[in-house]
Amino acid sequence: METRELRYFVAVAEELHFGRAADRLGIAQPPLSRTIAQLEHRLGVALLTRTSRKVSLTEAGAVLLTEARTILGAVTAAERRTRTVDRPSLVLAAKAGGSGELLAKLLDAYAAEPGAVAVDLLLCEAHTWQPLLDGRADVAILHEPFDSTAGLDVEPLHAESQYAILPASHPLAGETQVRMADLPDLARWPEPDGSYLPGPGVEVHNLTQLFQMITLGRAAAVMPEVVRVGLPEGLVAVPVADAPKVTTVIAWPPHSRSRAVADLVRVATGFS
Amino acid sequence: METRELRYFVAVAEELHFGRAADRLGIAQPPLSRTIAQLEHRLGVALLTRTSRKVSLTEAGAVLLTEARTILGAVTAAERRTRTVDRPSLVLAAKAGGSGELLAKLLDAYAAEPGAVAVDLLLCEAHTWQPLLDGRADVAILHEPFDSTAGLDVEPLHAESQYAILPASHPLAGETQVRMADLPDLARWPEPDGSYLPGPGVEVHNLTQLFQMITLGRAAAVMPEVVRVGLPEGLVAVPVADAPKVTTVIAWPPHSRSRAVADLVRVATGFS
DNA sequence: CGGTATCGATACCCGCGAGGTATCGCCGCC
DNA sequence: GGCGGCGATACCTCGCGGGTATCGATACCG
Repeated sequence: METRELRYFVAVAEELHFGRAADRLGIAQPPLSRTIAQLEHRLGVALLTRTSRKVSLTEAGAVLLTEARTILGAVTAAERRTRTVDRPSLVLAAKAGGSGELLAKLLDAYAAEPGAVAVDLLLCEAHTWQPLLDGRADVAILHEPFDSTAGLDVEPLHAESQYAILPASHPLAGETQVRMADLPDLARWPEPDGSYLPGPGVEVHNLTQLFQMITLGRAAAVMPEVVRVGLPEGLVAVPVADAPKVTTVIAWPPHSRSRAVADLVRVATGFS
Repeated sequence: METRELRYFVAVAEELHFGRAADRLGIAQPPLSRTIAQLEHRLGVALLTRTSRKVSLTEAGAVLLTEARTILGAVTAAERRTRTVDRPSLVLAAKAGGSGELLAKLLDAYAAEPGAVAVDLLLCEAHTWQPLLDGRADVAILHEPFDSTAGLDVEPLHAESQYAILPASHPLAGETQVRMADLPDLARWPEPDGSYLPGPGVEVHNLTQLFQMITLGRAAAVMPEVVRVGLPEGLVAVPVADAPKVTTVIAWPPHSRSRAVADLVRVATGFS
């Protein structure tokens, strides 16, 4: 199996559409069809069931999809690590705007370590765990249960309660605490592929948008304590009694054997 | 990076000789030289330093070598798992002739589990951890400190003392215990590449050979308790006071997310 | 029920690049 | 200084990856 074949397969498996996948890969559709067919032939199993109207994954296809994603992630990570061996550095992924203080403390403390390497920050709008899987980052600061930590090694750093973000004019804004069931429809965030799951609640894709929607009374949100500091005028945060606690964790790929990652994790867990 | 390039690079990095590597890959030497040069050019770093008399790894090359090995292992594992998704099975690597009883108990106990899958045994003469790295096996029974468990997830199962294997006629054969320093030169086993580290002591490559050498008074060995049961006539086992304990462990690749592996590990640790 | 649009498969062609052979240039060695 | 071993270079060939055109199947529509 060549990585080219895996890239092609992942594209088709994610798009479930040969035309769009070919488009995304920047090639024409026929060679893509042929490559997938060859791959299936060599593996001796069907990866996709196609009618002329619908493409779907077989069980084998689902297995190969997850395997292929980790392989391709390992490949890009290997390229980066090989390229930057002279000037070793660490890429840390974190949510833009979140946990600023924790991050500053962590970076300072790590920089003071003997043998510390340069830390590059990769700030993500969302889905902070993805760079870990596709090899663009070595470590990430994630927030359970929002971020998926499947297949990652994790150390908890900090746990905090969640708050409902409401317009100051909202009937519940004066309460000392509220329950999930009392809240209006929560805003929805995009999935990794950019689409939105169906459901009630407005669709937003960043904090500014979200706050505006809440101010306008069009949405509500439940978020960890940290966002309170940056809350714009006219919004209030009310503790939510029955929301799960949010745990800030430091996560890294399980096969990571880098000294720098180990140091950073040690420092992070040290002052939590 | 294509897996073909990685396979080629690993071959050269292991042989440190373009001719032999090309031979091993079943291609001619010039295309191999060219492919490596292209790879270096695309990565923007030198992977190998070559004089016309000697090839050696650069630092970047050493990094890529370990990365490439895990990637190629993941690829073969992915192929196997995809191919066998209909008839899920687990490949367990173990040392041939070692821990027979433990193995039998483990397999029986696991087979009784609900949702147990077929377990294929991969019996190795030595270097039982290699199939884990190259994707041929999902789990392995290893023996620390003999087997390398770097980069693997591990659960200890059982610890046992070591015994010196001596001919019955040896002066120390009657002692109740001996020390390492008292023993004659120990036999040497081959490295993964088939070569032998330099040093005193005869070279052997299996148990039969070893026992014969000991019987002939040409070698001694220090081995865990289990081998006592299969000891041929004329050899005795004497406890060694200062030999490190041997720990039998169950090991698996850290990125393994298979239900079957988790079940087997749980069963194994359960009755240890 | 025919017309049409959509989408994957097939047929066929082209050009690049992987792989082969021959040879060169360099270097350690007798 | 001649020789042998080894990686690099030059050059050719052919297979395969990628392109265009088209087919065949199917859902949708009037």
